[in-house]
Amino acid sequence: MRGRGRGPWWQDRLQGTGARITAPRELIIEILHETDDHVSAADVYIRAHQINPSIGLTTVYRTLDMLTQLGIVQKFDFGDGKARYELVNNPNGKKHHHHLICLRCKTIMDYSEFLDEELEFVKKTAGKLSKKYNFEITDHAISFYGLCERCR
Amino acid sequence: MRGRGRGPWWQDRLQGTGARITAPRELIIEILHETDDHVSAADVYIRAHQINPSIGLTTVYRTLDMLTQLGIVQKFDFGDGKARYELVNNPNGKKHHHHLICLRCKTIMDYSEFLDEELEFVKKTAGKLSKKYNFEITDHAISFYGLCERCR
DNA sequence: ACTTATAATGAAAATGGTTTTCAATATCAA
DNA sequence: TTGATATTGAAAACCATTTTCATTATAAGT
Ligand SMILES: [Mn+2]
Ligand SMILES: [Mn+2]
Ligand SMILES: [Zn+2]
Ligand SMILES: [Zn+2]
Repeated sequence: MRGRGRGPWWQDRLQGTGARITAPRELIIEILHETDDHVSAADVYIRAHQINPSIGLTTVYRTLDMLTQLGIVQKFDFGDGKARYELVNNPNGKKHHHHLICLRCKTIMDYSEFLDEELEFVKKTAGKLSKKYNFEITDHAISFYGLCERCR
Repeated sequence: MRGRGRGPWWQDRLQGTGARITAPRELIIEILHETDDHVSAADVYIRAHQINPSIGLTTVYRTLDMLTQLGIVQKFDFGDGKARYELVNNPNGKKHHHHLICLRCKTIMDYSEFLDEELEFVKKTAGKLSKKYNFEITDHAISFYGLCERCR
């Protein structure tokens, strides 16, 4: 059923690129799995460090980068000075969604309602844009900014 | 016709908040006017410095921040490690638009076609979201990612 | 015009997230 | 089991941005 893998879904993805399965990588992915908010590298480091104190912040950065490269993780900048990461589109992971960002307290909320309307709009617009600008569109992001319930 | 202003449009906006009209601020706004791409603080500083070498980078940052606060400038992060700025919605300035971002060469293109479809979609979605999450939506951003003509 | 309170400025130093370096270690194909 | 080499963690470097603080410029009031 699985290609060459003898482990979870993500191990195949790593090995496919020649990357090795290591304890730090396993732990970091596990941590990403367990959280469902938008964590910074430091967030991940703190949690990883509690479980395995030998892990270094550098490795967290490197692993998050690699996972971003592979498309397993998505990297965001919400304007608070540090990058934030989140697992995407995997078994257990979140599905395609967008963000509601509070300009005052910087809270980030996911929403995935109304994807049917979105799909229609995005497909139409992406099609026109890629034709007009000869641009190959592979992804998109939609964000709404404003004031959350507590800040308004 | 103009409120209290005896200068260009933006001077009224500044004075309205109690801010003073200064040479550095005039120059920085002029530079933003003259460019039509997405400049970093350092970009602005270099150009400003050529005209008036006494200007400091700190002032460029402070002025861009202030203009962002006032909504005269929009601040972006396209993932290359430095913030980028662009004049918005002013006489001479660009109108509302969105971005096409090349994941390989990091080129950023503006597009403002198809705003009618967008308006319809955004209005509908924003309405539903603000009701459902009790979130006051004041702005939005739509970005498409992929490969530009030269990189595909 | 002159005065004056204070907003704004620039240089330098500090900050803080991220990246680089490098010697030690762990992984995995053979 | 071995060995080539990918990966690791600590420390240092990097670099965009912010803070500090003494000096200067603005504009309101006279
Ligand atoms: Mn999210
Ligand atoms: Mn733009
Ligand atoms: Zn809020
Ligand atoms: Zn490109």
